[in-house]
Amino acid sequence: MKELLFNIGEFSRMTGLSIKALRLYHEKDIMVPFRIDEFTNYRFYSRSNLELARIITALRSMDFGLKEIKELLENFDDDSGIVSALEAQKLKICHKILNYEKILNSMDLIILKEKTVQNKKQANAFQVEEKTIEPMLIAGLRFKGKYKEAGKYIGKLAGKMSRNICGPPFCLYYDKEYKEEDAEIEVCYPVKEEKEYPNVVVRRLKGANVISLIHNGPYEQLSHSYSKIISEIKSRNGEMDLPIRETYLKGPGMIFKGNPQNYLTEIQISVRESGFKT
Amino acid sequence: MKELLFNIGEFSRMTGLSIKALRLYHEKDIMVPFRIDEFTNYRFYSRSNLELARIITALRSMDFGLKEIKELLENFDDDSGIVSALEAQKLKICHKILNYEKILNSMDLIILKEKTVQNKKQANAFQVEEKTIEPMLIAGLRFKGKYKEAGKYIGKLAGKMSRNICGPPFCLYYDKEYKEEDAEIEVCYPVKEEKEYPNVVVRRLKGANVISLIHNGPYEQLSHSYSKIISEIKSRNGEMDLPIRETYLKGPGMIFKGNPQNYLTEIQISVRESGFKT
DNA sequence: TTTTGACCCTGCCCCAAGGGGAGTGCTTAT
DNA sequence: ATAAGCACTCCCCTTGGGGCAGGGTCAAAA
Repeated sequence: MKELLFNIGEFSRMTGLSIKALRLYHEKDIMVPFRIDEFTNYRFYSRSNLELARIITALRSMDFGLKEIKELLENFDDDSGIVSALEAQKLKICHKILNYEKILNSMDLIILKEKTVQNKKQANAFQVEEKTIEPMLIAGLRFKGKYKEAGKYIGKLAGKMSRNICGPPFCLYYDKEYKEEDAEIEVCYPVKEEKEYPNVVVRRLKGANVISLIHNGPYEQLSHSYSKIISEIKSRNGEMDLPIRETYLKGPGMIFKGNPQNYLTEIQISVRESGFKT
Repeated sequence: MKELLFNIGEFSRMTGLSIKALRLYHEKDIMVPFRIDEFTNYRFYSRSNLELARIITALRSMDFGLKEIKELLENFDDDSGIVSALEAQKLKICHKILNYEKILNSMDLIILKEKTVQNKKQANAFQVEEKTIEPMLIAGLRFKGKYKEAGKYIGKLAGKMSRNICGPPFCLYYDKEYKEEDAEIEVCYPVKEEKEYPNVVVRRLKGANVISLIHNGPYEQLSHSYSKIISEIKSRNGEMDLPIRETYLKGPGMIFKGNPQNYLTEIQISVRESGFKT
């Protein structure tokens, strides 16, 4: 009989388990001290407790609950027996990881969106500007209806694309004139990869030479910016081309609706080179 | 003033939040119902509560705590403000994912080990057997000492290699005779990739033609199996070659020590073709 | 021998985010 | 009249301990 016993403080230091934890394990019958003094109730741990503590630590580090650990300890004394428990645990953890990765993706989406807004805001101080838009891969959802419905469709689209999205959403307007009803609208998201989605067309949108203006304020006041940009194009003798692009740099956020006074919308109108002077 | 109010049951169904959760949010001042009946204490929720509930749900889905959510709600009303909070949260989640991935790795290690043991056990029924070992990439740690010390070094090595390991550990014995002290021993793990580790040699171990026997039982009884295999080699007129390989198919597990009666150790002794008959 | 500081005991309350249930009150439909 | 259905408050439970209070114990120093 080995007489080498340790009191709870020593044992705690040896195993790295807190005194509280040791008492809890005792209370839950997971690790009962080798000897308990009947008068003082002091706990004394032995070498076999040390081995047991190692096992418990190992199982805890794999995120097993105390109840599960207790069962494992009661039923098995060999690694081969716990393989199925390990596989079940693996599954659980995989699910958790997947879930966390989904969270990361949606957070990235929001962060990306806000960062691009920041950049845009600094780069362009709400002036009419001429620029070239590179071609990009987009996912588009086309419908005929009112302008106000676009938001709804953007939400739908965002839900489907989620982790594939790589920029702010925009609309393409295929009508020459303002149409209260039955406007030809395509809501789009730039995407990273060319995947298939039901009811969504993923395609390459060609680049263009555009006149752009960032509108700051609620959507109801977009017409102000439209007149500004169109009169500018007229004054430069430019010829407008369809579709008109409206990029929602900052609208209602994914989380907060935000203040419409801070919404930013970039209007981009293609112009043909002919007769255009800077 | 919109008079459209919902009682807690309706609101719960509309938002997907449980009644318990709604009461909790009220208690914690995170979402206070639009109106509370002074006599019945019934809670009545409005449309703005609906919007708030959407925000809370979004934040909860990103694993924010209620306390954090409360602060965010008090301080911000726009996505741009919470970007830094999101980034902090991202960090936390990344840590969790990394941790879980570490857990998965160590679990895989154990599972892999037990599975290979199962296979070995079925394939070979503790008979002397001739076979060819393929060359493999190994990480080796060489030392001079007693046989019993090998376990310690294997533990060390396993700690360093961890996720790179792809099979059970083994020892290479470079001595012609049994040596109580100062034996030339190399403890090894087969590895997946050729990486650099301090004090460890990663190299390709060449294949060999060996006579093998799986020993079942504690290490102290290995000598029985050694005499069995060696007499077999003698009877076949084989000529032994160094180093001798001892693979610890099943020893003390990563978690449980297990029963030494169930330990499995494969002894492999290279033989030269000369004068060898089956 | 006594004291002192370190150590140990039990018991109680706390954390997060609710779940479950008991006991009670309020309408309303049958 | 009564039963169903919904609402309310209050209390206990979960995990894996942390922190503290009040009191008992141990071993070495004065």
